[in-house]
Amino acid sequence: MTRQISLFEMMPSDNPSFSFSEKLLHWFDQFGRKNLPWQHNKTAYRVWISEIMLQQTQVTTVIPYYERFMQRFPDIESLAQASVDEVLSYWAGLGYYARGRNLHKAAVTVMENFAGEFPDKLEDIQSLPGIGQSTAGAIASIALKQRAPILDGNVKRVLARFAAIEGWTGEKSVSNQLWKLADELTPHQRVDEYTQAIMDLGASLCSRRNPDCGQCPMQSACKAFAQGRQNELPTPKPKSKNPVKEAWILAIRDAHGRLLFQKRPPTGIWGGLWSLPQVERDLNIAQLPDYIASQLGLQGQYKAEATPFEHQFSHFKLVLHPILFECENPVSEAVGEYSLEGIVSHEVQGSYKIQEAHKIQEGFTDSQFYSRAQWREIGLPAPIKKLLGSGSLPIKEQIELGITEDS
DNA sequence: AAATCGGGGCC
DNA sequence: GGCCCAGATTT
Repeated sequence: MTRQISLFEMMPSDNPSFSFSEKLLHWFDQFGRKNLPWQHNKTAYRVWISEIMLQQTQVTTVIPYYERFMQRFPDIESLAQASVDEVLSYWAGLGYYARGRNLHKAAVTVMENFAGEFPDKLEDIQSLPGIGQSTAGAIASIALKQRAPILDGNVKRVLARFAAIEGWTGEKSVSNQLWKLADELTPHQRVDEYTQAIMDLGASLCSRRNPDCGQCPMQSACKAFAQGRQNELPTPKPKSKNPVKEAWILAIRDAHGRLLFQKRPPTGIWGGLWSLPQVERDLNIAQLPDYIASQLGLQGQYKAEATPFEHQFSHFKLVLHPILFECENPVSEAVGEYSLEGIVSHEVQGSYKIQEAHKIQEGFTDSQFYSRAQWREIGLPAPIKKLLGSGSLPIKEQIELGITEDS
């Protein structure tokens, strides 16, 4: 036995005659946070500082910083008169120090251009360093109770879902739609609480992943929810089709003209194959000899650099910059039939072994000098084979790479 | 390892 | 005005 529930009896969240802001504010009345330090005595100055701090840090982290900052700099004038260094010392630990610097700069600007009064026109607020459209909207609405929209990351997510707006929010057209919607939904009444509420909703229930739609006051009006697409919206940033990774690829030649090969870790790129030593490109070329010494235990001398070549993987492009090094023969000694852990051993003329005092890099499973005849027999990745095997590689500086004959 | 974020800066 | 970055956290 069911009976029709009248609109009058329905919760605002389910009642289609309630607007977006009414539903949101009703939720905020029950669940919103109203006792954070910057929610008392809401002046433009206090809200401004809190908004800048909150741009980069979570509420719980911000609170103690905010309180210390406010004790030392209770108003714009004290902030403007302090040195940048002192302001930064109160910012230390929050990160993004450019924003701390902007804070000070803006305070000075307010003293000079606005007679020490924080501006109350949206465009003036937005003209201050470190304050863009969204932060200006937050200050104007929360502190000055002016009807002004905001569009921070949380609000973008709420609105993209609510209206099922397609496309990455970083695209201008999408951002324009969101700003327009943000503006349309912003109420004339209780705009301060509304701004707080929509940010809170995005920060809590309407989270990036697995939003808690069951508790959400907008559920009945949310387009993404109706379509079951709350996990797909907002559309993620299109991942750059071909991330490029660059690395040095080292041809380390010993006195016999052999090259150093390493057996790569079993997983990952070229898993388990022999290849030339590869070094991340964030080391500069001058650091390579030290790197070779510490990682491989070899004294290498730079000889030449070859033209970089590319290899396309399914998910990224690898650009390898070949460098030719020459090294002394590693110190060798006869050790009978035993080898020691971490030290490469290999047979020489069948009867005894020598240790070569070069090391195996972390993660790699073996490391050997091979002559051309030898490396032709082992499993090399095709691009490496191509690099070594043909004389066709365009070589800078006139020195051929690893194209020495057997020795 | 990659996505994210709001504003700045550069052309 | 459009594009990309700096600088840090989150996932």
